[in-house]
Amino acid sequence: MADIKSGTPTLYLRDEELRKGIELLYFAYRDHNGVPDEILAEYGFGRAHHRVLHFVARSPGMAVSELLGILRITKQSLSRVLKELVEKGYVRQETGARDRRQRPLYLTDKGSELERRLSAVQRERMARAYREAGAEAVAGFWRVLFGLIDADGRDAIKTFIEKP
Amino acid sequence: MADIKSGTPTLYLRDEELRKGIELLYFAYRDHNGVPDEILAEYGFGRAHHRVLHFVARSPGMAVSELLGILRITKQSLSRVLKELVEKGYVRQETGARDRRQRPLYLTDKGSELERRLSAVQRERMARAYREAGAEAVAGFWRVLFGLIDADGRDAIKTFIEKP
DNA sequence: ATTTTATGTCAGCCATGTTGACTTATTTAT
DNA sequence: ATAAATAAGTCAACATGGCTGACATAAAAT
Repeated sequence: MADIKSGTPTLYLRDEELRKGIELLYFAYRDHNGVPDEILAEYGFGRAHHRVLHFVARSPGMAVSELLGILRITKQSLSRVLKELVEKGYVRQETGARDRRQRPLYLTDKGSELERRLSAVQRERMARAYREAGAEAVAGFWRVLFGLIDADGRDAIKTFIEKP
Repeated sequence: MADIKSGTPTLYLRDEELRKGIELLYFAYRDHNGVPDEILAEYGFGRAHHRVLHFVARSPGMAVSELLGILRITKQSLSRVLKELVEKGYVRQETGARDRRQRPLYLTDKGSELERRLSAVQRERMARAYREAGAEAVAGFWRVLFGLIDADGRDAIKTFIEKP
């Protein structure tokens, strides 16, 4: 490698560092979702159901259109999982107070219970990772993740995630 | 919230911090793969093809079983995408020198070109995030991601990612 | 000579994304 | 008051990429 002679191995190191981030992100994301996926399967649900449970738990009463905006999927995709969650009694839809076209979403008790169960395993894993890495590392973790998000994605989430 | 009076808002803060990590991970992972997904679609490929291209580029000559071990999918799932990549001339399979049952995998020139195109957009995004966050943040990013990986997953990847 | 291993293949199922077309109820604008 | 825009839902069809189960072939290991 030319770096050995040039004495400026910046490019090589840089590429290694970038590759490392890319691969760690892949493996971490996969394992982060592994146990939840197994739990969801018990209920006949998938990751898409988990996302709905998560964001509805987080912002009770959110409109369907808001959820669509956050998840960035089509309403047909959302409709399928939302329908299942409502029919099976995990999510409840009301009629909007101000705007009666809207259908504010809420978790039922059953929904809250499942959401907590799912989020518990993810929070435990995240907590373990935080603990092992230390507070300073956690701040860096947030900063880099934030930097990976699209500019318009940052806008969309800034209502509930302040810039790290 | 009891925290206001107790003066030890650790639990509340902790939950917020965990949630923040979980959500940032979701958004970052999604956007990290957004542009590559569009490029792959031009070729009639998907994310699974990208993963194969990535790891074969990274470890040329790897056996199919090694790839299966890294990706943790079934051979039937891998077979489908691998077959397409071979048929369309992006991946080449040889016969193992020591063990002739093995089919060492290599990218063709065409495969390398596509892999570079895909990895370029991810590296650029990652580089931007690194730059915005700073070197210290990057180290923390790695440490937390590593901590999110399963114990046996850490074993499996330690051949090519040293513990951050 | 038998068993194990590496790889490949067929067939079918499931989850979850997509596009396109269309309906209904309600609100907003003219 | 009427027309247009918006929020939500629905039907149909298609693609990707996981999965299981069963089976085949060639080569290596015992």
